[in-house]
Amino acid sequence: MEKDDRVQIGEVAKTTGTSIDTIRYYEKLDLLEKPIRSEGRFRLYSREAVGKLRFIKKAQSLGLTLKEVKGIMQCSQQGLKPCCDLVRKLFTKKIEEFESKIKELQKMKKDLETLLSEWVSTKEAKKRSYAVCPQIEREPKRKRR
Amino acid sequence: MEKDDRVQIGEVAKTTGTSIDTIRYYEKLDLLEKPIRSEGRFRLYSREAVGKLRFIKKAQSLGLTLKEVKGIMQCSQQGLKPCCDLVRKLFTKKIEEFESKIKELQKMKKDLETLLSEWVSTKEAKKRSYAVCPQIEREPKRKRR
DNA sequence: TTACACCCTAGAGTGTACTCCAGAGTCAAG
DNA sequence: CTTGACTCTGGAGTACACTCTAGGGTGTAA
Repeated sequence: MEKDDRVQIGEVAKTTGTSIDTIRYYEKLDLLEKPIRSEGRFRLYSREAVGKLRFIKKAQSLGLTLKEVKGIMQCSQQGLKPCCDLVRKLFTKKIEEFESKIKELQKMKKDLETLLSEWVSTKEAKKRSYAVCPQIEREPKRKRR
Repeated sequence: MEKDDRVQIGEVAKTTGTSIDTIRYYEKLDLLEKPIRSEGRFRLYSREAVGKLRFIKKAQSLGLTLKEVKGIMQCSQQGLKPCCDLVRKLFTKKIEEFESKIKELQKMKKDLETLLSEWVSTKEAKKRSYAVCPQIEREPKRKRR
């Protein structure tokens, strides 16, 4: 929190593996608060800001959107409890999504492997190339005009 | 494969839950081959085309990009074996990605829950709001000018 | 024949998340 | 005092995957 702890944007970029442009972009989106400036209008970041940036990157790598991250950060100002509830809700949702995706992927992989071994032995290909895809029926999304 | 099997784009849209615009968009990207047309230049789709569209949607829902899907489809023309190899490679990659994401998510969820219970009992909040985020160090991505 | 649902094209617009650029200022070393 | 690395702003460009619009044609039932 001291003045001397503060670092320029290039330094932040280097230590976090984020580009300078991205950092400024996050500032524009109000994901990172405007840092104090040097005499010459250079941005000077606190250690905390660097932590926040790391948090954003982490959350993002786990599949959260910047919008969701912003929600979490705003919520964290309302206190920890609501924030944790939100994060847990989001994460639980993501985990469920991922788990069902994994299940589907694994099923398709198995199907594919079965298919492949069948074909290798029978050599009657082509016709069933898209049989991999289970036929799902869904409701239409959209009415036109 | 008969003429009478063929359906208009609206029908395809309805039965697959895809918008008409999206179907035309896929055609533009060469994901769906150009269907034959009626006298009045209306697109007429075969059952096979509908199957391909379903395949695209399925693959997409599993996290493949349209580019990857296109790759698979092109590859399928080279024969089944290379196609299956490609699909398996892609899927294996995705599965790995998802699995590591799930692990991270679950870890973060657990951390959060621990954190939350600590806080609920101690009430000393704020200061550690971003402690959830493990500190990772990475190489910089970019050199400027 | 006219109403209405359906279809056509080309091209513009949207949202997300950056990424790049021009032109100019800052600052420490030589 | 100049050089070179670093930073600034505003705005344009990119990639992905759609989504919408305008202006017009098609096809069938009343």
